[in-house]
Amino acid sequence: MQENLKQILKNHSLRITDCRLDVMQYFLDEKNALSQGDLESRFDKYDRVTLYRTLNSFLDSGILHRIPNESGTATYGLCHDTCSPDHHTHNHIHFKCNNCGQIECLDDKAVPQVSVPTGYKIDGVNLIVDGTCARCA
Amino acid sequence: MQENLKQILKNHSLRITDCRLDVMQYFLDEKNALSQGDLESRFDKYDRVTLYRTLNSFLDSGILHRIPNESGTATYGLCHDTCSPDHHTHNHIHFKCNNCGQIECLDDKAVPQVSVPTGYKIDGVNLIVDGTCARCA
DNA sequence: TTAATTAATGCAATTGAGTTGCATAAACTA
DNA sequence: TAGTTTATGCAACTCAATTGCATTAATTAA
Repeated sequence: MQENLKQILKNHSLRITDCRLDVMQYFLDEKNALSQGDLESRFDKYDRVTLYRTLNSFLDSGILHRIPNESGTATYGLCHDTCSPDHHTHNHIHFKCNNCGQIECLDDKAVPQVSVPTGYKIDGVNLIVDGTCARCA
Repeated sequence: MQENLKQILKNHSLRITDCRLDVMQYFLDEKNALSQGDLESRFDKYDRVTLYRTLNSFLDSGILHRIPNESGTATYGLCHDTCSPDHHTHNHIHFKCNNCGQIECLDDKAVPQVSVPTGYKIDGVNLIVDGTCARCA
């Protein structure tokens, strides 16, 4: 399992460090999207700047994607294997529960086709649904 | 026209002040969503805290809605007349241009129907499309 | 129209996420 | 194993967001 994680880092040309392995494992264990603050709470042993840069390196290499958020605090979710640095293909719905505050990726719920006015070019689509999740219902 | 603005404030139980009238007029004049920073640049005469609280009072009363944003800086757009404090019905697409950075509400582009897993309850839907707008193409 | 009441404004100050520079430590390469 | 490159931790800074409080302005009631 640990070997698996190391392979992911290698595939993205990232050095294998304790922090990166721990953070990646945390994302794999959690179903939900995580914020910088979540990482800081979880890992006392790493400096907040290190966690910040770990998130950034994962973003740049296409391991994570950033999820737009009204609150202003950025949250991050795991990308599918098919993501590359330039082109993220996380074509799934993000659900934010207004009760527990958790944001999760509904990987099996695809974003429907959208249309924009003439002359507009679409690079990406982000669909954020808010409401009550099954655990809080 | 000014009377029109005053009536909107009255309808939302907000006192009529210069700042609120100016800010609302600014939103009506602009096609695009605006941020706190935009207001600060536009209105030297008002303190940034006043502008901040003006945005908040408009949010609370359902005059504006907040648009989720990867960048972390909140942007705001005008709600339709049908919006109430608890239930925002701004069922339109938000388009963010990756070139000029502007965010606009595509009022005539409805958000397609979405489905969520069993047990999940939908309160609202936010669809943010990014790409290149017609002016930058 | 004026006095009393209630809310908005401006200023000072604080918080917290996000960010950068630099010296040190760790990971990789040959 | 030695040399090279990158990651980490610490200090420090920026900026948006936020709160408290005294003052000013808007509304309400007499």
